[in-house]
Amino acid sequence: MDKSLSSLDWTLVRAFLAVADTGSLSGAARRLGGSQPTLGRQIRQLETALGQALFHRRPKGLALTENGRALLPGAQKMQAAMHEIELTAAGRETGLSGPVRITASESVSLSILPPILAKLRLEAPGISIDLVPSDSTENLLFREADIALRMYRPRQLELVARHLGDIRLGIYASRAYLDRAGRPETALDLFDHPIIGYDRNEEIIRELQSRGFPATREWFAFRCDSHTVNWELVRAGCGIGFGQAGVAQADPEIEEIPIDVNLPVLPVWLATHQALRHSPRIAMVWDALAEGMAPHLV
Amino acid sequence: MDKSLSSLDWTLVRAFLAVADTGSLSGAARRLGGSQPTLGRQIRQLETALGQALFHRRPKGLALTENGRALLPGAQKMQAAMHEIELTAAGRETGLSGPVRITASESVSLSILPPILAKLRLEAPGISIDLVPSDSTENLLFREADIALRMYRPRQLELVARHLGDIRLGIYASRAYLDRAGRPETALDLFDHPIIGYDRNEEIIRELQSRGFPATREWFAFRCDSHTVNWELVRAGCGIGFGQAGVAQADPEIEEIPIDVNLPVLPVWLATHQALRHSPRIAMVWDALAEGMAPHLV
DNA sequence: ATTTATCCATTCATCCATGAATACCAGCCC
DNA sequence: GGGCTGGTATTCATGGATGAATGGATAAAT
Repeated sequence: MDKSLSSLDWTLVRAFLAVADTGSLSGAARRLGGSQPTLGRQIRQLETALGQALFHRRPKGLALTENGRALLPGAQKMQAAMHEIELTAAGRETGLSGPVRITASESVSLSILPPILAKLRLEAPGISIDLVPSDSTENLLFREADIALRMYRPRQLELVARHLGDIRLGIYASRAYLDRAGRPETALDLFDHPIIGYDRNEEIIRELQSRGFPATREWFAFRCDSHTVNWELVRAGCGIGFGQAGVAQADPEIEEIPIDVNLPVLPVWLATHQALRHSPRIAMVWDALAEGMAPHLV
Repeated sequence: MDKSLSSLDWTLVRAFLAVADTGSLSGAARRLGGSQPTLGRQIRQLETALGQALFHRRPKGLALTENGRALLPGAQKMQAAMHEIELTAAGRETGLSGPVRITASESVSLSILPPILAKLRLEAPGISIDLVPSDSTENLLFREADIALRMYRPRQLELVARHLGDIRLGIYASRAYLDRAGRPETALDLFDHPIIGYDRNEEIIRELQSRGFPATREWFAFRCDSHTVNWELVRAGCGIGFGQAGVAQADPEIEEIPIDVNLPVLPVWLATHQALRHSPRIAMVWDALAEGMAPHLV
């Protein structure tokens, strides 16, 4: 009746988007850090304010109605504008304190970053670090992370990326295993040993095939897509596997198998949103990462 | 510290925009229908969340800082998206009930619309009418009104407008005045009488001048920019003035002065946002206005 | 058939955001 | 200087939004 005067609360639109995205009140509540009853009320409030139903209440959750779908583009524009605001605000932040969110691959997060980040904390105690181990590619755009450390060249627009160098890969096994099963000396010898490889990681399998390995799922004696677990299998003496040179050299249990099979290298890229690049805080972490990674790269 | 997780409340951006626009917390509070302490808190909250000052606290109010100005474009995009949402939602509304906001010139609102709207209410009791007497030109875009009745051709994009016809203008005085001061018979005679005209309404003055009247502020014996008050001066017998034929003919106190001086006509336009045009509610009011205005037009 | 895991609606005590009231400050006009 | 009219900041009682808990319903899994 008279609610059209004070327009509608912008928070309701955010709730609408979250529910439309996740398809459920509970999911939206989790995403927004709220509670399911609150989300339910907000959606109902929005619907009565607009005088139309936006969702079908299904047993599995809430599904958009026609009317609801019509509002989606506008709501998304709103969200995009909100992101823009957050980005420019963060980019103009001065001072060396505040949170910085880093995303990096699981293995790098585990084996390389901790000492680097520890040193950084000593130099800039005001900076707090969120580390998100993940290989998902799209999380820089929506500011799920401020800085990404990736093993491939990021290609999104609006990102600034720098190639730090490459991580050398090698063939490794545990000393105990080699003592027991013997040390292969030629590439052919490798086939007498169990190989620790990957399951569904198409990328790595294809790379190996293109270099002459008969790499199929069946060829591997052990299969695990997680790089870190994979490496633990090597350390436990399950067989012969592939690993990062830096990680391997720091491990006294591990011995390199000196066969030249022309393995690829892993390119290491640093990336951030261009709006953030010159924020002092971000720049400091950026530099620390670039410097700290250097010893691990060729 | 950890507030960057749950992002920031979208309501704060609305508060930010309102304060930036109005230049004061109190002004923003008035616009948003809130209170000044609330606005103050919201701005402070936004500033601490972003870690930067957005406004200079001046004795006269709040002025944007550099950082604040940088956020303005994003905030405006957000507002625009919000308007889009409201428009599409309103455009998809079905059913013949709900509020419709009409804006029309003061004089038309006063003398012509009431009976039309009364009849409309009888036909569609579910529709409630907000009537905003105003000549401000820009209020359709931001949805301050759903339908505008204007005395000129609206030229905004995204608007659909229709020319209903023209209102004839004439020269009038009260019967009492003419009995007392005599009835002018030629255009020259007019100069012996006090003329009721306009003060700062450049448009009307220029129009009169282009038709051969020596219309300057000084030429008028009475000056008042409000059409309605201007007309009341005529009715009170202050002298000779200009008025709308329809209004004058309905008034037994008023007598037309039959001198042909080639007065202009007032074009009458109906306009609404194109997204609303086919909403049943809006369409109904639109038709009622078009039909109701017809007898007053030539 | 039973169990489990979803999800939504409802209730109710809690607590936080809200706004009326107030104090206070800086210009401005007389 | 005194009164007036804008403003902002602060306080404090209150009401409304919030979320934990609960109930109920449906689909998938055992």
